[in-house]
Amino acid sequence: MPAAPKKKEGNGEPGVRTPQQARSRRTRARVLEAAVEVFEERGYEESTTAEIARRASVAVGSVYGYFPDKRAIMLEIVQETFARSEMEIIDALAPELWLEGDMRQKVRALVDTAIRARRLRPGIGRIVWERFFSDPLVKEAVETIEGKAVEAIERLLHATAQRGITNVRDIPSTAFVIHTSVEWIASRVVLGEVPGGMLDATINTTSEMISRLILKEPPAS
Amino acid sequence: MPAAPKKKEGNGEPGVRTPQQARSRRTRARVLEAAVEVFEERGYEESTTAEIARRASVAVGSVYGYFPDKRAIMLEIVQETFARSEMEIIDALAPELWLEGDMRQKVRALVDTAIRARRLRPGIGRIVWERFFSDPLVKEAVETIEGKAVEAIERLLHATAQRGITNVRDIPSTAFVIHTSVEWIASRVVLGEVPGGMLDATINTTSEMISRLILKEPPAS
Amino acid sequence: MPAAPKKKEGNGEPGVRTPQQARSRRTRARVLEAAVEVFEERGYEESTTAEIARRASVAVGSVYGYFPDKRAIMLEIVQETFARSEMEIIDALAPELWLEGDMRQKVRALVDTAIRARRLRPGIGRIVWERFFSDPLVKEAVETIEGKAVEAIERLLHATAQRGITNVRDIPSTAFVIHTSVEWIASRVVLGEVPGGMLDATINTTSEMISRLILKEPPAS
Amino acid sequence: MPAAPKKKEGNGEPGVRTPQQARSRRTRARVLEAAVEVFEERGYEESTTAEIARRASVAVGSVYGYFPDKRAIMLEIVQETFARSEMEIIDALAPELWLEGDMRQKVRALVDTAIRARRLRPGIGRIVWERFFSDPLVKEAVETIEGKAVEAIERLLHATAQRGITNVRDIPSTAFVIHTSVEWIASRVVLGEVPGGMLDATINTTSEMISRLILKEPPAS
DNA sequence: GATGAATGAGTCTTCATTCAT
DNA sequence: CATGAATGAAGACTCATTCAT
Repeated sequence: MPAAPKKKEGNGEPGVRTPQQARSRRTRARVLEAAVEVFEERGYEESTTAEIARRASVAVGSVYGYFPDKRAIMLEIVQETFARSEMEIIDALAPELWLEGDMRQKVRALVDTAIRARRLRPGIGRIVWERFFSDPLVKEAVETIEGKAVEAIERLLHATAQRGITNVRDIPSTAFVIHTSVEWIASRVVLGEVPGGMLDATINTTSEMISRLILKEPPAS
Repeated sequence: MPAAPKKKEGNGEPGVRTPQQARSRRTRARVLEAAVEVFEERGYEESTTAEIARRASVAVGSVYGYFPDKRAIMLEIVQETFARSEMEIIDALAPELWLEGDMRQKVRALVDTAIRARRLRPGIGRIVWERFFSDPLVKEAVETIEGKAVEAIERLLHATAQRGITNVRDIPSTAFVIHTSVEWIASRVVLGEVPGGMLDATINTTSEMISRLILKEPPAS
Repeated sequence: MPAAPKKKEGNGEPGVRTPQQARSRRTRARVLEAAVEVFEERGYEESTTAEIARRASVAVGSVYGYFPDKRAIMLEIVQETFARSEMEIIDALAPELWLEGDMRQKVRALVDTAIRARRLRPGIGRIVWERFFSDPLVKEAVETIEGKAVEAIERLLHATAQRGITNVRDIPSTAFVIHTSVEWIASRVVLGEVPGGMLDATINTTSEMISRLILKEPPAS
Repeated sequence: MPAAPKKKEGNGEPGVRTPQQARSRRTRARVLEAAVEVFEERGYEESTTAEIARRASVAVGSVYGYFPDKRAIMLEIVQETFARSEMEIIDALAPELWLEGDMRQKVRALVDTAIRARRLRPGIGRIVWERFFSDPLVKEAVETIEGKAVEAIERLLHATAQRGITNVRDIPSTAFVIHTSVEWIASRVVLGEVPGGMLDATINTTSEMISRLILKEPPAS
C-alpha cells in the first residue's frame, strides 16, 4: 500500500460533496461505472484511482470530490452489487409465491436464480470475498445484506410451515445453512471453471439437498 | 501494493537455499513460523517481509535465502495449513469407518471435525479466501487439495451405496455440493462471530441436511 | 545492482506525464538538468533516483511522473548529448563548405570540432561508452546517430570526389574508418588526461592521417 | 550496488592468501576461469560472486580467500586479457620483422591481428570499455598496457625511419593516433555487428590509412 | 583451508492522496 | 468546482561480504 497520507481531519468540514446538481450526479455515476469496469478487470488492489479517473474522463482530484477514498468507491460498488444479487433472491423468496405449485421446482428455480444473479459482475463478486475477511466495512455491509436474505428465508419457512408444506425443526439455523451453502456453491460455480456438464448436476443436487431438508414429505425414494 | 520488484531471472543459482544442514533447517522453520504469526495477525497484504524477518530474528536477506519471494512463503503456509485441515476431514471419511454404526451421528461428527479443523490457524484460513480468486497459484493449490477431499467423499458414497446404506443419484455432484457447503459453513462459522447458541444448531442442521441428502431411509418424520 | 523493481505493466495510463502545461514542462526540464548533473558527477550506476529528485527539488514520485524509469532518463540525456555532439560535426561536413579552400586546414578544423564537441558534457560521454555495450537501447541510439555522421562523411566524399578534390577507393568503409577513429581519439583525449603539449600534436597527426587518406595529391613530402 | 560492508582494515594482516601449494593454485585458476565465463556471459555488473563460485565448484567464502573482492577478480581478468591481446600486437611490431618486405602488406596483417586478437574474449573486451572510464584501476591498467603498445609502435617507427622506409613528423602522436584508431575500429568491428562484406573493406581502408600516414613514398595513385 | 548461512544497507518504484492554479 | 502536478511514505528484493562451524 502506498503513502497513505494522513487524512487531515477536523477544522471546517470540507467533507465529500453530496451531489445536488444534475451534472454532479452524472459525474459521480460516471466515476462509479468506470470503477466497476476497472475493478472487474483488475481486482481491487490492482486497480488505481488514476485509471478509474481516466476511464471516467475525470481528473483524479475530482474523484476525491465525490468519494473520500478508493475504499469508499469499492465499498459502494460492492454493496450495490451484492445487494442487487441478494435482492433478486429475496424477491424470489416472497412467501406468496410459494404457497402453491411444485416446491421442488421452485427450489430449483431459486438455486438457478442465485447462480444467475452472480453472473452479472463476477469480478465484483470476487472482490467481495477477497475483502470480506480483511475489510471490516465490507464484512459489515455484506453481513447486513446476507442477514436480509436469511430473514427472507426464515419468513418463507414460517409461512410454508404454517401451510404444512415444510417442516423444519430450527428455522434460523436452517435459513442460515441454506443461504450459506447456496451462496458459496453459486460463487464457486460462477467464479471457478465448472466442469462442463457438471453445472446442471450441481444445481439439481443442490436443489435436492434443500428440498429434502425443508419439505414435509419423504424424499422420492 | 508496494514496489513489487522484478524477479531478476537467470544468473544460475536461484538464491533459494535448499536446507540440508541442521542450522539451515532451523532457520527456514523459524522464518515459516514467524510468517505464520505475522500473516495471522495482519493478513497477507499488510504483512511485510521485514516484519517476518524481525520476528524470526533473522536478516531480510536470509528470508530470501529460503524463499524466492513473499508470495512463496504465503503459498507454502496456505498449502500446508489448508492441506492439514482437509487431511483431518479426509481421514474421517475413510469408508471402513462408515460401514456400521449410526450414520447421522457420524455425519455430525464429520461436520464437527470440519469446523474444528479450521480453528487452528483462522488467519491463514482468511488468507486462503482472500487470495483464492486473485492468485492463480493459491487457487490451484486449494483446488487440488479440495479435489482430494471431494474424491474421498465420492469413495465413501460408493462404498456405503454398495452396502445399501446410502442412496445417491449423482455421486460426483453430491460430493462437490456437500464439500462446498460444509467448507463455507465452517469457514464462516469460524471466521465470523457466530451468534452464541447458534453454533450447535448450525452443526445440527448442516448434519441433518447432509444426512437427508445421502441416506436411504426417509427422514425421521 | 539494487532491487531492480519490475515494471508493472498494463493498468492503462503509463504514469508518464506528457507535459503540456507550463509548470509541467519546467519540472521535466528541472529533472533532466538535475539528472545531467548527477550523472556527470557519479556515472550511471552510482547515481540514484533519490539524488536526482533531491537536486531537482522535486519528490521522487515526480521524477516517475515524467520518466518510466531511471534508464529512460539516462537514455534521453545520452541521446540528446550525443546527438548534439554529432550534429556539430555533421554541420561542419556539409559539402558546400568543402568545395573550395584549403582542404587540410578544413580537416584539421573538423578534428578540432570533434574534440571540442565532446567537451561539453564529458561525464555523459563517459556514460555513453559505459553503457554502449551493455544497454541495447543505448547502443541502438548511438549507432543511429553515428550512422548519420557516417552518411554525412560519405556525402562529402562523393561531392569532393566529383570535384576531383578527393580520391577514395571505397567510400563507405572510408567514412566508417574516419568516423570511428576520430570518435575514439576525441573521446580518449577529452576523457583521459592528455599529456600537456600532446594535444596539438594529436590533432595535427589525426588531421594528417585523414587528409592523406582522402586527398588526391600526394602528401607534401 | 549492494550492502558493501565495510572492509575491516588494519590489525593483523589476514590479507589474501597467496597460493603456494599446488591445490591452491589450481583452485585460484578455477575461480578465474569461472569468472571469465560468467563475465563473458553477463558482463560485470550482472555477474554475481555466488554464480562465479558455483561455476568454480567452490564456496563463496573460498573465492574471498583468493581475491579481496569481486572487482579484483575482474581487474585481474581484464588485465590479463587485454595484455594478451596487446602482446600479440606488440610481438608483431618487433622492428626486425619490418625491415624488409612489403610494408603495406605488413600493415594489413597487423590490423588483421588487432582484430583477431580481440575475438578471443569479446565479453571481457566489452567490460574493458564499460569499466574503463568509471573504474580508475581499470583505466590505469589498460593505459599501462596501451602505453607499451604505443611504445612498440614508436620503436618501430624509429627503426623504419632510420632505414628510410617511413617518414613521420611526430612519432609519439603518430603512434598514439594509430594505436587509438586501430583499437577502437577493432573493438567496434568485433563487438558490433559488422555489415557483412564490410569487414574486409574496413581492414583494407584502415591499413591504407596507416600506410599513407607513415610510408615515405607517395600513395599509389 | 573450506564451507555456505547469514547479514543488512541500499535501490528503485508505486500510488493514494493533496492542493495550487 | 475541476484539474492534474506534486508528494513521499512504504516495501520488496539484491548481493557483496563476513564469519561461525
